[in-house]
Amino acid sequence: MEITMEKIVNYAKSFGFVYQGSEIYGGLSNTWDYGPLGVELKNNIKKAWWKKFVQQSKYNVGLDAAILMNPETWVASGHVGGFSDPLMDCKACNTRHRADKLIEDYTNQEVNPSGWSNEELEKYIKEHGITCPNCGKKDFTEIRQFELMFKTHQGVIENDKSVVYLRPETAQGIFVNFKNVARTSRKKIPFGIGQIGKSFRNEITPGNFIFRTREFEQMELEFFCKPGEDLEWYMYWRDFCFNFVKSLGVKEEKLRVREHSKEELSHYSNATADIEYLFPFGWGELWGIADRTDFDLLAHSNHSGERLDYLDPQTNERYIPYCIEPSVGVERLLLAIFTDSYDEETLENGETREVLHLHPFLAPYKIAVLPLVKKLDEKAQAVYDLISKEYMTDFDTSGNIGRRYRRQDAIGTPYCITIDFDTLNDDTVTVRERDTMQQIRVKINELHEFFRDRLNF
RNA sequence: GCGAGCGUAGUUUAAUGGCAGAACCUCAGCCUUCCAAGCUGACUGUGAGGGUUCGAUUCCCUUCGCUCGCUCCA
Repeated sequence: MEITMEKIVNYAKSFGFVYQGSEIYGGLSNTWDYGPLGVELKNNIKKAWWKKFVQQSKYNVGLDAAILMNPETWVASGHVGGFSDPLMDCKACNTRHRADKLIEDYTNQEVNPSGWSNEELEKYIKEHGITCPNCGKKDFTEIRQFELMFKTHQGVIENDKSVVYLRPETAQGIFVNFKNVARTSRKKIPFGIGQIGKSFRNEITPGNFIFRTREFEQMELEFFCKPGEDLEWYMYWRDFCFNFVKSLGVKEEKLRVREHSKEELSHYSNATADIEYLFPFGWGELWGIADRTDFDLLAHSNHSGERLDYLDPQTNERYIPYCIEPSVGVERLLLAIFTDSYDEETLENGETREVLHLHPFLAPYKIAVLPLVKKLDEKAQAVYDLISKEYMTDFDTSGNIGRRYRRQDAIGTPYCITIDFDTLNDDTVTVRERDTMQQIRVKINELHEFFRDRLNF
């Protein structure tokens, strides 16, 4: 059986996990809405992350910073000014090139055009007759600047002073709060600040369903440690993240860790690794773990004039902490988990069933309550009322029981409770397990105890 | 953004310059005492807008969306 992206997209849509955004208006490019099951799955993924990275971590605390930030933030981080590439298209062969790269390559790096205006770049290319490296012609469009941040205006008056940006990463909200959190949480180095939130990037080429979207949700930890101890912590969190993904049930053979080579490293990073998943379209980055050194705190310290260093209470040393950043996109993780969980099983009787082998903690519905026949609705309703206080529970009476089991298999529900005529006499129910298809008889008043450990994470 | 291809029900698909048909899914009813049974019925479609035409889902234009390639992903 081959799992294609097309199949995953259809599956996600037909069961109410992910719909195309604004569909009745013909859609809006690259936007996706999460349906009744999708929102549960997504929330559960975030819950799992928060549990392991914040709740159960002695090092880390949480934060929820604003999406809109003082524009100076983006000057300090380099997002304004530094990362908008001057691009021009070759009209002859329809390829796109960076104007500054063309000049660098043409002159064998002898001319450094960084900091040039577009006019200067264009003039140089024209005067020196630089040709398209792909087809050799000299038929370029004008330079167009691609703004990678979404821009809007704060307040009702639109002018240059009212411009604000939607954050392109959640990390900066953490860095600007470093002092606040360090003081109020009374944390000592090493400690981390975790955050889950939306970010926005005007990617030129989004795509592959929810893998790369312009609006996305990040789960980021910024972990601050002493310079010199950074590589140790980098490896610690890299392995921690990898084990976390595995613990969510993602198959190990579909996962790999790829360390970046020296040439590939960003200018501020000592070490970077990607945890990648083998999607139907190939290997894709799931999780980036980077040793960002003191780059961010130093940049904000310089730009804001605030001291963002740390006074070690034991040694009285003063230093700007180094930062390890594990950053993962919720939607990507969801896509990997969703794809990885999907299976078409052939049963002993030769029939096939579609089943999502989701980790019970991630499943949208934990339990489905199913009366064997409709006459048992009333008793089933009472069981539903009891269970749904604790867990997301589905209630289904339509069609025969086998059909309803299959429907729950297809959406990843780990347990079904069936109410039969014996239930009326002895208050026991059948609990049917998705993965094993085993049936266990359980007393109604022992159900909560029965599920407690099985549905935890 | 550029180039190429593609848009028929929720899904998979059939057909046509002249009534858009089916299967699965969904829903309702009957039946049904533990793994997609059966019967009856219902809902739902030519992405949107414009043009040509007596008549357009079909031909043309625009637009929106999807796929692939190029450039980008701090």
